[in-house]
Amino acid sequence: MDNKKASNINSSQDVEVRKGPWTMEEDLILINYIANHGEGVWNSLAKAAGLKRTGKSCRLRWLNYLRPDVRRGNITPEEQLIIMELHAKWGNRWSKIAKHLPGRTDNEIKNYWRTRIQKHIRQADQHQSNNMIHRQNSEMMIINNQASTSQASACNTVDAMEISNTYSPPFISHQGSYNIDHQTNYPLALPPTTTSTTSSSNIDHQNYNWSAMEDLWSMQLFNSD
DNA sequence: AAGAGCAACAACCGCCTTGAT
DNA sequence: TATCAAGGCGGTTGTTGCTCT
Repeated sequence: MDNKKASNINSSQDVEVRKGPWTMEEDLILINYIANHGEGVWNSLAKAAGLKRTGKSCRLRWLNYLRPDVRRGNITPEEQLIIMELHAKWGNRWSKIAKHLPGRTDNEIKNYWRTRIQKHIRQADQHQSNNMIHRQNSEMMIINNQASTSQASACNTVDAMEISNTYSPPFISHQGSYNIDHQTNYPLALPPTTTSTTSSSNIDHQNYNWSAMEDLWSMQLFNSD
């Protein structure tokens, strides 16, 4: 295994290797070379094209950015549904998921998941734990009030821990509907919201099919560890 | 107007797998 | 069968641009 590592490193250290963002010139060289010679062995391609990049770097740049069929722009709600469904099914198998989204790359999907969706899962967890604390405090107050006012017998005392165990999953209320963020009027902990004015969010909340999301999000949140 | 904070995304790194010899 | 080179994959980091104060 160490040999393999060494071989990879050596193959990229034979020549001076450039790192960091690709320049337009480098992009053009790579595009022109592949247009004329096709994709091939990436290390030799990098050398033959005169690029001071590793083969891996060239491959990544081509696959994730320069390839003509790479689809740019925001992830659509439909694509989002597919991502969540497949992630619930396969986990972090980004390349496998990407195969079901033509024009999208594994890197793009991975980034999308980590920056948008995972954030909402964390918020959901936070929301859940905050509510648990709030509920436990409330219940303890009730218990204390009951104890002090009516000297209730031990058998009538509600166990706060037992209450906490019956708590609903994130964003689902006890009636089975969504908990609503009263600032935005949209379900809590669901896909990217436009609470910030960030222009990159493409979700149309008015037309979004929230009911279709319920099953997928339930799957996601309960299937993931 | 400036800078701090944050989100999004491009690119790199290390490990694993695969195919050739 | 063992070894090596290259590709593939997932995790992580660095950069950039936008928003807010």
